[in-house]
Amino acid sequence: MDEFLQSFKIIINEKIYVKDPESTDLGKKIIEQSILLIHEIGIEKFTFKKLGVVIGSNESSVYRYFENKHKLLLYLTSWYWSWVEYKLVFSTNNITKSKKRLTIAIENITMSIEEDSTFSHINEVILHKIVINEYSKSYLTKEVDIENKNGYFVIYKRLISRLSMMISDYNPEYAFPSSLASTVLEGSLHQFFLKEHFPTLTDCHEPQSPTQYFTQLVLKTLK
Amino acid sequence: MDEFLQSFKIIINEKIYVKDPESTDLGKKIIEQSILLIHEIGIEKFTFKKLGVVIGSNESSVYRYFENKHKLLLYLTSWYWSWVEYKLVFSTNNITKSKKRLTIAIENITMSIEEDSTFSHINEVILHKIVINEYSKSYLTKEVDIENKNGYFVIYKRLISRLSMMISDYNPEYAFPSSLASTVLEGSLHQFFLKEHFPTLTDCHEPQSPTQYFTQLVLKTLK
DNA sequence: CAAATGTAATAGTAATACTATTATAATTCG
DNA sequence: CGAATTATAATAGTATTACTATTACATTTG
Repeated sequence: MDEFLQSFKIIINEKIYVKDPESTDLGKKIIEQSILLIHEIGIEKFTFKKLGVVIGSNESSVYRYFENKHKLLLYLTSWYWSWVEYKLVFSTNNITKSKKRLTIAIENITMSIEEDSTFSHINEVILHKIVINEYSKSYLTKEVDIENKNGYFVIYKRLISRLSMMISDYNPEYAFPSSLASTVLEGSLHQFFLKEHFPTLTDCHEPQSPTQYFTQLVLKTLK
Repeated sequence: MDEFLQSFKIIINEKIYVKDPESTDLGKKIIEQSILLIHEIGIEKFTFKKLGVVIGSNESSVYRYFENKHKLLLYLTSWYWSWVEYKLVFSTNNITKSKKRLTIAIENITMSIEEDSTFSHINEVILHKIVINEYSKSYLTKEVDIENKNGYFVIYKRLISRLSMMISDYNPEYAFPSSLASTVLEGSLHQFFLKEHFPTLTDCHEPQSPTQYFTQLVLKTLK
C-alpha cells in the first residue's frame, strides 16, 4: 500500500494556497520544513521569517505560496486528513461486515502514526503531532463560517461523515451517529495530547491506546 | 442556590494574576468587559489596548492586573471551571446512588448555560461561549508543561478527576474512567461548537442536547 | 501634613504579519 | 538566436501588536 500511495497526489482545495507548493522545489521545501518548524516551536511562535532562514530563502518567497501562516496550517492539516481518509477508504474497501468495517475505520482514525513513509518530503509522524497540537486552532476562529463556506474543511467533514455512515450501518437505530463520529475523531487527538501533558486525565497509557478506548466505547454504545 | 453562591468568592491561583482583579473596581471592570470583548472579537484580535478603550482606562492599567492576555484567558476559564465545579459538588452532595450522582454530574458539566445569574460583574452565559471557543488555546501551547507545574490548570483537572471517580463508583470494572471523563468534558464543548458552526457534524440539535448524548454514551459504555 | 503606597497615563521598544517594489532567472516564441 | 514574456526571489519597507520603562497623580496612613 505504501508504494501504491506514492503514485497519487493528494489534492488540496486551491483556495487555500496562492501557488501550489507541490509544483516547485521551493514549494516542497516550504511544506517539508514548515512541518518540522511548527512542530518545534508551535504555530504561535512560527513565522515566515524563521521559515525563510531554514529553507535558505526569503520570507517574501513564502508569501508567494501562502497568504499567511493560518492558510499554511490549513493546508498541512487538510493534507493530513486527506491522507487518513485515503487510508480509511482503502482499508475498509470490500469489507462487507458492518462491524468489521467500523472497527477498521476507528482504528485508522485513532491510531498513532509510527513511521514516516510514503511521501518523500512530508513526515507524517510529525504532521500527526502538529494536528494534535494545532488543529483546533484552525477552526476556533471568528472566520470559521466564511472559511467553511470556502470549502477549507471539506476533507475533515467528509471523513467524519464517512465514519458517521459506518456507525449508522452498524446500528441504524442509534440517534447520534454524527456526534459519535466527531467525538471519536476529535477525542482521539485529545487523548494523545493528554497522554503527553496531562497524564492523570487519561487511561490511554501503554499498553492501552486511544484506539482500544474508542473501539470499546463505540461498540458498547451501539449495542 | 443562586443567592447562596453570592456569599462565596471563587478563588483563583495567585500566580495567574499580578494583582487580584476582585480587589478593585477597575479589576472587576477588566473582568466584566474582557469577557464581552473576547466573546465579540475572539482572543486573537483581543488586545489590552482595545480593552482599555471600553473600560475607559489605559492599556497599561490592565498590565497591573495581568501579565498578558494569555494569563487573562487562564483566569477567566479557571473561574468558569471553578463555578462549574461548585455547582457540581453542590448538586451531587448527599446523593447516595452512584447512577443518579453520575447523571447529575454529567448534566452539570455538559449543560448549556442559559442565564447570567450569580455574580454581578460576570456573565456566565457569555463566559461559557468563550470557554467553548477559546479554552483549548489555553493549553495547546509550548508552555503547557511549565504552566501545569505552576498549577494553572488545577481546577480543570480536579473537575475531571471528580467525574472520573463517579464513573468508577458506578462501574469499578471500567478500564478508562479518566479518558471517559475527559472526553465528556472536552467533547461537550466541542458539540456546542459544532452545533453553531458545523451543524452536519453533530446530532445535538433541538430538542436533543449534548447532555442527552453524553448521558446515554456514558451509561451504555459503563453497563 | 508628610511619607508611603496605590493607581494610571505617557511614551516609548521590539517583534510580528504582511506588502510594494525591484532584481534576476528561466522560458517562450517570432 | 535574441527579444519579449513570465516565473521566481530578494530588498526594503509599513502597520499592528505585545509589552515595558518612566513619570504623574491620587489616596492612604502614621
